[in-house]
Amino acid sequence: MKIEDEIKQSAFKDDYQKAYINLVFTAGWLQLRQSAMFKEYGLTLPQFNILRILRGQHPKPATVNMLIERMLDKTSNASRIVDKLEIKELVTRKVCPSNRRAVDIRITDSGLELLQRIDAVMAVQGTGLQNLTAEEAAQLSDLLDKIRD
Amino acid sequence: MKIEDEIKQSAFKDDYQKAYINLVFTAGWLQLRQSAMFKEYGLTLPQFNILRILRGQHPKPATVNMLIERMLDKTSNASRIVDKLEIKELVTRKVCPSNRRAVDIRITDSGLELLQRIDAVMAVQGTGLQNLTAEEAAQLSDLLDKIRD
DNA sequence: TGCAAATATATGTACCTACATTTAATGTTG
DNA sequence: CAACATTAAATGTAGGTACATATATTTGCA
Repeated sequence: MKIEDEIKQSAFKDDYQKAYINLVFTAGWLQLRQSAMFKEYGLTLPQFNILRILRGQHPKPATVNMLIERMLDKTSNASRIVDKLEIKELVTRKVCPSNRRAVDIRITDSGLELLQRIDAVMAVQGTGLQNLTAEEAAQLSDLLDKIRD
Repeated sequence: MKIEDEIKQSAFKDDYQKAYINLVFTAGWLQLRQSAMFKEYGLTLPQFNILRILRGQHPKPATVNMLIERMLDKTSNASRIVDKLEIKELVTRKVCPSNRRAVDIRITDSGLELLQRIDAVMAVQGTGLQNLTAEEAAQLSDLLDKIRD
């Protein structure tokens, strides 16, 4: 569906405004579809993303700082998202022995199992960009990089 | 800055994953820049967007339903965002005479003035897509439409 | 060594999203 | 026309974002 119809607006000022609105709208659209996938496993999107970073480190620990660095949303509150994961026993938190200001965060076996189950669904559904060819995806990525130059 | 460096991740599985992450990241990046513009005027991004829809209708009223239809984020809570705008006296809310379930929402003179002041800043800063040519913006929009087909 | 600056995380607050539920008014239909 | 369904908005709740501030630890250096 064209973006004009999605937001019931017939005309845009120019191609820039149209692209901007389309970009924000499509990102939200993709994230909502992703979220729906995790919901049945009791995870939110940021929780899932943090779990994946932790799996990437496993069995080494991560710190809150490292999570923030790698998150898409730098200003989000990693500390409180880790809280939720800890309550669900998907991660552990322990004061770092070599630097008692920092906290070692590790994914638990239960967390690894959960990710594995979600992987299966992800493999089927993909990122949501299946309608593009690989070349188009690369082209899209280049355009986005250029925006932020 | 390339997306790899932005999130300190050196490799992506494929172009699809890279484009997905880039898309979500760039949309967030743009929205953060936009938000910074409104903040000094005491508005959030959703508040600003609703004000603009109301200006488009002015002097006719809008209803909550109409706002939701036109918002980028359909599941957001227009009713409570209007609350905030009403407190700041940027909009008025009045039971619709012809359908007492609905509410007529109108932008006030004060709201129109505020938007006008922000327009000036917007005109200078643009949408944040200035690094693209008009052709690239159009091309971006087409790729995004294709994702959601 | 002692004390200020820097660092790592946690917490407080305002606002937001997502989604379920409630309340009130209006339509519909037997 | 009375009961029930539908519609429009508001409200409740859990979780997130953005940003300021607090607390504890470590570092640097006079």
